[in-house]
Formats: sequence, C-alpha cells, structure tokens
Amino acid sequence: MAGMADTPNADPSNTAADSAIGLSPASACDTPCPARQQTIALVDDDRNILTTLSISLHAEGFATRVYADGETALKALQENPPDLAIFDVKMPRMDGLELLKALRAQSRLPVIFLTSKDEEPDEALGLAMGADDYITKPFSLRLLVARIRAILRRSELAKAPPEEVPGAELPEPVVRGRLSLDPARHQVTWDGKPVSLTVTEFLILEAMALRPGVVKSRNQLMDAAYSDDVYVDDRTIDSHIKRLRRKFRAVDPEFGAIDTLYGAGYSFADG
Amino acid sequence: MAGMADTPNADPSNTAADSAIGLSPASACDTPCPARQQTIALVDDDRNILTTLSISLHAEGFATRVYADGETALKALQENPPDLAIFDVKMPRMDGLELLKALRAQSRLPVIFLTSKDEEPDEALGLAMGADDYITKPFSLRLLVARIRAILRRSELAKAPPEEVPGAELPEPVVRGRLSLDPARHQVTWDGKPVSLTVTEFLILEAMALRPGVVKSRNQLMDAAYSDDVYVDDRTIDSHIKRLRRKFRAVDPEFGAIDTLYGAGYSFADG
DNA sequence: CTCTTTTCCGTCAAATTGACGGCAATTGGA
DNA sequence: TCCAATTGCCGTCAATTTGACGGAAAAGAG
Repeated sequence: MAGMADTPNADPSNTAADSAIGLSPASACDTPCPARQQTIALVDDDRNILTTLSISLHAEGFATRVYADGETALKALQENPPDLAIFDVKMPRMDGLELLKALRAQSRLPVIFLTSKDEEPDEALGLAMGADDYITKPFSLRLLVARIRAILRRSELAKAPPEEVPGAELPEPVVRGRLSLDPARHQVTWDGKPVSLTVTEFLILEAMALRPGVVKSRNQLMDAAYSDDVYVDDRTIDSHIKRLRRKFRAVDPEFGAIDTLYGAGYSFADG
Repeated sequence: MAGMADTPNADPSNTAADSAIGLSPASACDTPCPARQQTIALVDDDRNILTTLSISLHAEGFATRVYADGETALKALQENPPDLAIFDVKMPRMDGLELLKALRAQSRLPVIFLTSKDEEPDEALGLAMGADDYITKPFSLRLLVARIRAILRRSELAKAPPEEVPGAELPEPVVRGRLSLDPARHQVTWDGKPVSLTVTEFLILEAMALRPGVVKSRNQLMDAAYSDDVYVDDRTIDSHIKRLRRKFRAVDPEFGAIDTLYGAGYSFADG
C-alpha cells in the first residue's frame, strides 16, 4: 500500500512554486468513495491547469498533491509515493519524459501523460518509456477520471495474488446452438461457417449471446461494447445490429436469431 | 407532445442580458410530481444560441435557465444550482473556463462545455479540463441531449451508490398459478402457452401479478407502467387492461384472471 | 325498475420506434 | 501518402404501439 496519504500536509516548509499543495476532501466522499481515498500527484508547470485539475479530482473523491516543477516532484514522488501520477509532457526544466525516466529507475508508479494535440511523436515515446496511459488535451473530466480509475483498478489487481483475480481466466468460448463465439480468438461461426465480425460487433453479439433470450437494452449493449468514457448515440446500436444481421444473413439467409423487442432492446434467441 | 414545440416564451430580446429566464413546461406539477423535472442552466453570450438551445431542450422535457453573462451565471448557479450546466467556452468578460474554475471551487455540478471547431486548439481548449464533457460546435441536438442524459444518469448513480452494480442481478421470473412472467426476457405464458405483450402491457400485468388478489388502483398501475414524468388519462389503463384480456383470451377463451373492482381498480386473481 | 356511474370494447390517428442505405470521419496499414 | 476497413450518425420509410373517443354494457343506488 502506498503510504497512506498524510496529505492534509500542512507542509509548512515550502516555497510557493515548487511545494506540494495538498488537497484532501474534508467533506469526505460524496462520491463513490472506494475503500481508501487515493492520492494523485499532479505535475505541470501551468498553475491554472494544476488548480483546475486539483479541484476537479478532489471533487471526484481523490486526494491530490501538486508540483509545478519536475525536480521537486521527482524527489517528493520517491519519498512519499502517491497512488498515481499525472505529468505534463512538456515542462520547462525537467519535462515529463525525463521525469518518468528518472522515476522508472526505481518505481513502478502508474503514470498518465498529458500531451497536446500536436505533440504526437511524444505519445509513442512516452508509452514506450513506461507511461501507463496518455491523454491529449483537450479532454473532459469524464475521460480523465475514467482512465484514472481504470489504471488504478489495474494496478490494484496486479498487486493482489493473481489467482483469484475475477475475470482473469481465458474467456471461455461461448456456444449457443448454431452460434459459436470464441472471445480469445475473436472467432465466430454459425452452423460451423465462419462469420467475420469487427470488434464492436463482436462485443455486442457476445453481450447478447452470454444470456440467450434475455433482453438487453441499448444502454446495456453500449456498456458492453464501449468504455466508460465514450458515449454514442442510441441509434448507433441499431446500426451494429443491422450489420450483424447482414453478416449472418450472408451465411444463412434464414438467420433470425437476433430479436427486436420493440421499445426495450434486443436479444439473442434461445435455441 | 406537439404542443411543446411552440414558443410561448417570448424572444429574450429583453433588457438585462443577464437575467435568468426560467422556462418550465406549462404542465408543471399540480400533483406530487415525483421525479422533479431536471433543470439545465445555459450560459452563452450569443442570444441566438441561448434561445435555440433553450427551446430545444425545453421540448426535450428539460427545464432551462439561461444566462448571457458569466458573472451573473456564477452567482445564480451557486445560489440555486441546476442539475447540469452548459457553458460556452468563449465569452466576453468571464469565459467558460474561468466560470468553471470558480464554480469548481465549491461545487461538483456537472458541466458540459461548448467549444468551436476553430478555436485555438491548444491554448484555451487545453484548459477545457474539469468539464464533464465538451461538445464542439456545430453539434446535433440529438447528440447534445444524449450526452446530457448520459451525464445526468451518471451523476445520479454517483449520488446513490449503495448497492453493487445496478443491472447485476436478473429480475426473478414470477409464477402465479397458470401465469408465468419473466421480466428479463419479457416473456409471458399462460398454461405454458406464450402470450406476446408490449412493454406497457407487461408492466401493468406484472404490477398486478406481483400481488395476486390485491386491488391496484389505476394510479398505482400508472406508476408501475410509466416513468414519473408522464401522465396519461385514467381510461388509458382501461384500454391496456382491455388489450391484456383480449390477448389472454386468444390463448384461453375462458381466461378471467383479471378482475375488475368497480370504482376501485383491477386485480390479478389468486390461484 | 329507473337512473347514474363506471367499465368495456372497437376504432383510429398520432407518436414512437426500428430498419437500413448512405455518408463522412477516423484509423491502420501498405 | 493513399487505400481500405471500421464506425458513428443521419434521414427516410415502415412497423408497432398507444392514448383517446364514443357508444354500448354492466354495476350500484334508491
């Protein structure tokens, strides 16, 4: 466990610019408060971003510590590691890449990079160097929080004994009558004949096939096919269903296993 | 719903650019009004957009309040927070970013940013974080509404996270004598013979079948079948009962399990 | 038995919802 | 850079659902 945030650090020994300014929700969590409050370190030379982000994340139930300077940040991160760190790639003296490199020399702390739209070459670089994710500005809070949570979840799973990890086993192939789905191989057949699906199509079909006969609303199918940070139109699901039906019909003109429940959603027919 | 589309609201060509113009569907709540209508605050210096959006959202069933000025908006938002706010990023005196920042200092109100396609992608937009989502103009009403609903849904889930994932457990099938109802599959049988019901019919029947023998008033049945913000005529329930009986009679001419209690309501017969 | 209130049922037009071709934007490679 | 695949969304048309009536029938009241 990372050091329990002593975050309310009234760390008096500091100069304005480089100090860690701790923010810790006093009002506790009015949000999905997980087990323990998690601490996020923010490193960026732009004070505006620092403040805004800090406030926002704080409101999302995280404790935050901010640093405006890479060197100071490095030292603090080593001495008292947070649960996750967010770096701006581009910073004056020691930029995000250097900072990450130095940090990685001794720590496996999860890191998210902030990059600008036009700094693409660095993205690959950052990932190659061991950042866990990166986000290009502009981004919405929703996106950021979704990624933070995803990464934290991942890194916590990694800490736990690998045996009892919930969905860790290889996904079992699903066989439902004439349909067969193999998630691991991303392979689909109908009556033994292969059907080639795109990823999105596959996910939607899988969600339905896992519970044959059960009606899935469009929202449920969206949840199955998309990550938390994207929201697409309801009708988009229609489109995917349309494509699914078309592809299956190409193999079996009689195909009718995807049922529509007017006003409710879709279901994969029992069989 | 046609009546909604009209524009009773005078053009806000009015005076004080910053006054909050309340719009709330005439229907209002003369009744307990369960799920309060959700209110959206719009902040934009362009009166055209303000009016258009307001009318559109209003037609979608939201109440709206509009502000043409960041400072006034801030004050109003703090004093009387809506359920969600939509800011234009670029505004004369206090722009969306400042507004958000000030707001975030004390509130976790869900915010959607409106940005222009051609605004400096880096400078201002880079700061656009902290909003829950942002949409670049031009955008379709459908998209906007979809996002609004998504965010509202999300923030409401966050408010009440008592249990585990909502859609985790499947609703249990209900069996009452010769009747069998499976909510998950939207499947109904009578003596094993399938009966095909529409969603509304299903909900009404389910409400009665859950408490066999107990008389349900029309209002109770309405509550079961409609979301809190829809009101329909009492007689409409009669119609649905009529259709239910007809569909069951088609399968069993002797069917008589739906009883009428003169002056009180309907009940599903014990058995 | 007569009158009043409530319910039933057929009919219908309007609103909602679904299907699907097309298109434009994005992605990922050759 | 150009090409092909994927994907999200729009717009149109078709199908389904459904709220509302009006008159007939049934149930209560006196």
